[in-house]
Amino acid sequence: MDHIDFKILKILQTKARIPNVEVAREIGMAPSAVLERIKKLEAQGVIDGYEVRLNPDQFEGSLIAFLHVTLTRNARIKETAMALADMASIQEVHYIAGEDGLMLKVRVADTSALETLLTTRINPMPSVARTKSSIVLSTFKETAKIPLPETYHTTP
Amino acid sequence: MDHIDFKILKILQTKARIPNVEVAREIGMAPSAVLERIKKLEAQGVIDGYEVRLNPDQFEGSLIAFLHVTLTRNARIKETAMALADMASIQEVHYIAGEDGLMLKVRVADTSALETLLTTRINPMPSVARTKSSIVLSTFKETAKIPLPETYHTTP
DNA sequence: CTTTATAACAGAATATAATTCTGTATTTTA
DNA sequence: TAAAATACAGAATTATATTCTGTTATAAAG
Repeated sequence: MDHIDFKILKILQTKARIPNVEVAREIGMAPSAVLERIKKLEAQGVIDGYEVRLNPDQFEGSLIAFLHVTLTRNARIKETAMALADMASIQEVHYIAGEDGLMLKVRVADTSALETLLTTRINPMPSVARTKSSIVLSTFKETAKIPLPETYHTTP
Repeated sequence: MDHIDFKILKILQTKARIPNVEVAREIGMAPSAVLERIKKLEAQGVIDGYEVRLNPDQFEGSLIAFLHVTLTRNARIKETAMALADMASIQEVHYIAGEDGLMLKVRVADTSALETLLTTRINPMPSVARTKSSIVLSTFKETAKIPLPETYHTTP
């Protein structure tokens, strides 16, 4: 990773589907060289993949909720987290410091679907003590973009 | 949106950079026809865009935290939310039901960076009464994929 | 310091894919 | 039922991705 890779990543983060040739033009290098670098970044795992961003409004999945899951004292954290991660409507599963709890981000059709998810799948889990739901009324920003600094500098 | 579009979206959601020709092969249609549909989905806003997924571990942004921001009684919600949305390290801004509060997802280098963000930028905002931070220790799942049903059926 | 190995790059050649275009069939609308 | 709009295939064209080769720069070894 040097400052050229960094430039490439910044460009890709803006418009992921831009052709290589175009990236090459933007940074003033040959397409073959840029390709080599991108392949390398993929191989190194710096680039994890590419995603389509779909518009949630167009699908039955417009209700977002954050669930704070309190675990029982003897909970099997990892197993529980992985079981939750398997559920399609759960987009994120994080283990939170200081509260023996998990934070979930879920995306479902409506409150009724949320109820079903909670009562039939989450609450019955043995490691789950209780859940607290925060339902999202409106979303002002939602991106997965990793905030990249202006310029590149190595991290020792 | 019909069941063919739906198939296309499902394919793209798995591997966003798959060539059109390949999508066409998978669903047994001519590349030109598939392209036509994809362009239409983009124009309709069903497809919002494409993103690179970078590996957070490789950057200074590996600390995730969820911040619950309680707003003052006379808070200017929209303005505050938009001001927060402008900050690069804040990835998500949601307005939450029932608590006069915002839920933020932030991604910063470390706890010190989080402290700076809180004390210099968020807490000083006039509409912010207080914040409660949940620091993420480990992440088991993190995707922006919208959960699509197995098969397509119109939503009346 | 010099030699040797390694990595990065450009530029051409080739393979593959995107895009455009045209004609036809099918569906919608009036 | 006629007219218009849409969806599609298949060919033609344009553009891009990928591979290959030779060169230069960079790093490692002696």
